[in-house]
Amino acid sequence: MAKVGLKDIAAQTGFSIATVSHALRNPDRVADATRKKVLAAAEAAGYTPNNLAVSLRTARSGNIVVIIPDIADSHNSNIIKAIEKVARERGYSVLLGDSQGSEKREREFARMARTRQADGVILMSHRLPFDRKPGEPVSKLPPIVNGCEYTGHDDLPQIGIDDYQAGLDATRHLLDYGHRQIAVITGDIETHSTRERLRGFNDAMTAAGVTVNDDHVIQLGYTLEDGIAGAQQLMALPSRPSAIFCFSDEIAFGAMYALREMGIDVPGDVSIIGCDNIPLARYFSPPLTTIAQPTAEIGAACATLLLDIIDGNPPTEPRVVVPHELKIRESTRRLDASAANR
Amino acid sequence: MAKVGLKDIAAQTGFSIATVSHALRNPDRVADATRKKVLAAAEAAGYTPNNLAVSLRTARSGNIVVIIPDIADSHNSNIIKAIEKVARERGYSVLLGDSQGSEKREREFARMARTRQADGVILMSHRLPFDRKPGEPVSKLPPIVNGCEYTGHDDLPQIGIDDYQAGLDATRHLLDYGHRQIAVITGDIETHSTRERLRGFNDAMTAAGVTVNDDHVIQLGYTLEDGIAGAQQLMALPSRPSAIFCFSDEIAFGAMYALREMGIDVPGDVSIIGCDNIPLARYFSPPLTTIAQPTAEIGAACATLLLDIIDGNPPTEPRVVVPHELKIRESTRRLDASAANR
DNA sequence: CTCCCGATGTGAAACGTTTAACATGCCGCA
DNA sequence: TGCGGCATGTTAAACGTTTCACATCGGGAG
Repeated sequence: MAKVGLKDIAAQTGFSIATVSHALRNPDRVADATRKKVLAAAEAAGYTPNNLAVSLRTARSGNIVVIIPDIADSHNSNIIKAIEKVARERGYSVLLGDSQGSEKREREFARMARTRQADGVILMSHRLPFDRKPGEPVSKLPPIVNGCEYTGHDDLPQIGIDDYQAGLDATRHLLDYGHRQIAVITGDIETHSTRERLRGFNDAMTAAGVTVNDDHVIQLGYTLEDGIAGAQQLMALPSRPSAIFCFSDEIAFGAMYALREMGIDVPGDVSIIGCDNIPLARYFSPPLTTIAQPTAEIGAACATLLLDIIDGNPPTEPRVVVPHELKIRESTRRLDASAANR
Repeated sequence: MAKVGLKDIAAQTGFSIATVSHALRNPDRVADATRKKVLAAAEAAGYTPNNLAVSLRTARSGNIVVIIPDIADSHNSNIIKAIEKVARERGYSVLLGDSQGSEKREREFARMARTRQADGVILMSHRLPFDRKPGEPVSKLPPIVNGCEYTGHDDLPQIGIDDYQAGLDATRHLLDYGHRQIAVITGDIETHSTRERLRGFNDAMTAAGVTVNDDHVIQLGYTLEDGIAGAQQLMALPSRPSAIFCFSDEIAFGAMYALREMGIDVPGDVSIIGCDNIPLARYFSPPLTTIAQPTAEIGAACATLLLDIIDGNPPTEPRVVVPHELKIRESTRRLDASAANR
């Protein structure tokens, strides 16, 4: 299979390159008979356009790159899946960038937009992956949307849940269930989402008239291992919490594992609530109470927004808030008198 | 930030385009002073090469596409992560193709190799995503390697564990533990890996002198939901198995969930063994006994092999077998007399 | 019979690089 | 003095398309 180009099929049919190109791309521009002949020849020769050349000429690559901290996290991969679906429907492919949280790698991936290998960027991180001169308008940047996080640039389109409200809701659920000694294991405190959830937590607590114990807020990362470490730390405390609000389901899984290892029952002794509602959450043992994030909606919105920007239709409203939902399952339990006195 | 090209920085420095190109790419080709000037100008102007043009000229896109049935499966996403790492080290980016098991989409992704948007394909599926004329040598196909699966084309490079041996090992473990009523919930029976594992299962059973109950082999898919359905089916049987060999950890999680819902204890009443050893396996409740697949090694081998092929160094030995390992945890238990009589 | 217009086809520039081939000037060596 | 050769720089072709501007032709309107 030697590479066959427009030139070859032009030679075969006797038409010019221009005509062949028109026949293929712009059917009305050419007589019916011509088009048929060209199509037939192209088919027979197994012609496939060289998309690089097309992209070079048209200044459109047909790729978007999504920069995500960890693709192995199923919350993230579900978002990617949704992005991929929308992108594909609109004729784009997605270039995957797993940055492992490294800013350097985020920037490497973002360069693809500069080098025209990609037409835009979906960023699932809290920092802009390129330098922006103060006052530089967003229109000068490569097309970009910011998913689930916040970079501090208000004019960038963003998609995500209302993290403050999510923090509020999760905490209220625990308060409703009678808990007062409530701990949190946060995600990366650098991120806006974490800070907002934490703010929600604090506000809910003070609104309920309970002061939060400083030892009860553990700032680690979003991983399962962080959940283990956090739970261990918490349970070593003189004043053990009766409930833990974990800022991701992974953290919650880790915490539940650690508690189980310590012989502490969930939810008998300690209630656990997570965040994300990854697919496994409802099948865990015990099924995890959590704040559900609509990953499909988030991914679809990210992709739609970005492609609209690329197409020259910037959104009127940069911030899209998608709804979250408290899923009450079995990892949280109403605190009864006996447990309260532990 | 208007796009600045070689031309612009040539104009600025007074050198020709060719010299600028050389200064950037081929430092020895040019006087020291010249290079410094060019570099400085490029830096100042914020020059970034247009990789499309580079690719077009050099006939090398710097992308590889990986076609995978489901990126949200953490076994898969860990492999992707490893691929991505190696690819990046060697100057390639990975284009992600989540095919959702659809052959049509597999083919769409594979076309990228034909249209020169990608230099090669890593295929995690059991069918070739393009037509191959009988007798057509593998060298005529786009560079491709086949991970974890088998397409029926012996000359394609393949990477994976020895699935037959894995089936054997898992089954023997159960037999060792005294189980005789052993069931399996397979993955997609269309796939070579599933068939090989099943063959291993059957051989281990007959070698131990136990005949397998036909009702005990349930053929479904690789997902958690399939595990639920399979377990329900199995437990409705008059002759309940005392152990289930699940062909993926997801299946195992589903099965454990279903059993728990039915009030059946794992491993007290039924032992469960999975396959893959996804990160969560050891943290599940109970921690899952499983066959570990070295995802990092698989991914790295896939990427290395493919890039070698692209670089013109086809492997001498097309099949790479990576080692699997039985991880004994708490979801399997030795069958004692009382349980045997259930 | 002219003129104009629409339908159809073509030539050539352009996209931004890389690179083969050639030009220039200088140095050292015989 | 003359010449080969090295160091440095340049010209221009090529990669495979798209697309603007123009050429040609035939036919209908006047």
